[in-house]
Amino acid sequence: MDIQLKRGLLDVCVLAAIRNEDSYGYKIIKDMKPYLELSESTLYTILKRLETANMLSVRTAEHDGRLRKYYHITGDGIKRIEDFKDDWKEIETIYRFVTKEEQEHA
Amino acid sequence: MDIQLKRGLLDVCVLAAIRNEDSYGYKIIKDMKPYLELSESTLYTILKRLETANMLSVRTAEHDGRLRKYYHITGDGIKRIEDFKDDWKEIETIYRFVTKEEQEHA
DNA sequence: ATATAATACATCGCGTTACGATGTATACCA
DNA sequence: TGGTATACATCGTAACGCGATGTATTATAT
Repeated sequence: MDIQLKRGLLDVCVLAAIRNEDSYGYKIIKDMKPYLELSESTLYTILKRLETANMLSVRTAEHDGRLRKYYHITGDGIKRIEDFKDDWKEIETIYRFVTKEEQEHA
Repeated sequence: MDIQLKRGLLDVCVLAAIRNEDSYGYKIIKDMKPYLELSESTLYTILKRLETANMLSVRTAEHDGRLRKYYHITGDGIKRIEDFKDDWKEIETIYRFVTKEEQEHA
């Protein structure tokens, strides 16, 4: 997948990965893998950005004797996904523009 | 539209704007406007990038006493659009992942 | 027992990119 | 005379993905 295209999907995809239940870094990467692969450095950058933007909240909890940071989606995070749905309509129009073949002249 | 999303569509949209007939800067912006708005500084950056990547070729011609640069799509440019079509299948899968609602438990 | 892989989080630096600001020059219209 | 549209171009800035690298614990294989 083209890297610029990927950029537009990453944030929203991470939010989708924690939408139904709180999750943590390593699990998010594994859950997203079938859809979009991303490195750890990329994910942690994104998580920090989304936290700063109040699209998710963080809670640290112990698991098997070591700490994990669990991420929880907020109202703003949900809204981010809804905004993406609005963008989607425009994207589909653009897709049709890009892929439409030249029509025959008569 | 989210700016990151736009980034993934701009190049391919510019190529689509010159696909059926050669065009020039100002006209490309106007033709793209219904789909994706972009500034002149952005467009000329993109045109230069696509030229460097051999996705289009340039020809200067006089029009009403002043010079215009006409852009023509190349085989590599066509291929770029075809690659986008392939990416589209992945994008649709991601869209479904992002927008699917949590199913009821029982 | 010991090495390797998996889990888990984090930072730094680099290259790519969109875009506002700005500049130059001509044509057209009020 | 001045404003608007046409037409192309460059510079600086900020955002972002990601490879490289680091730290630390747990599980698995040799």
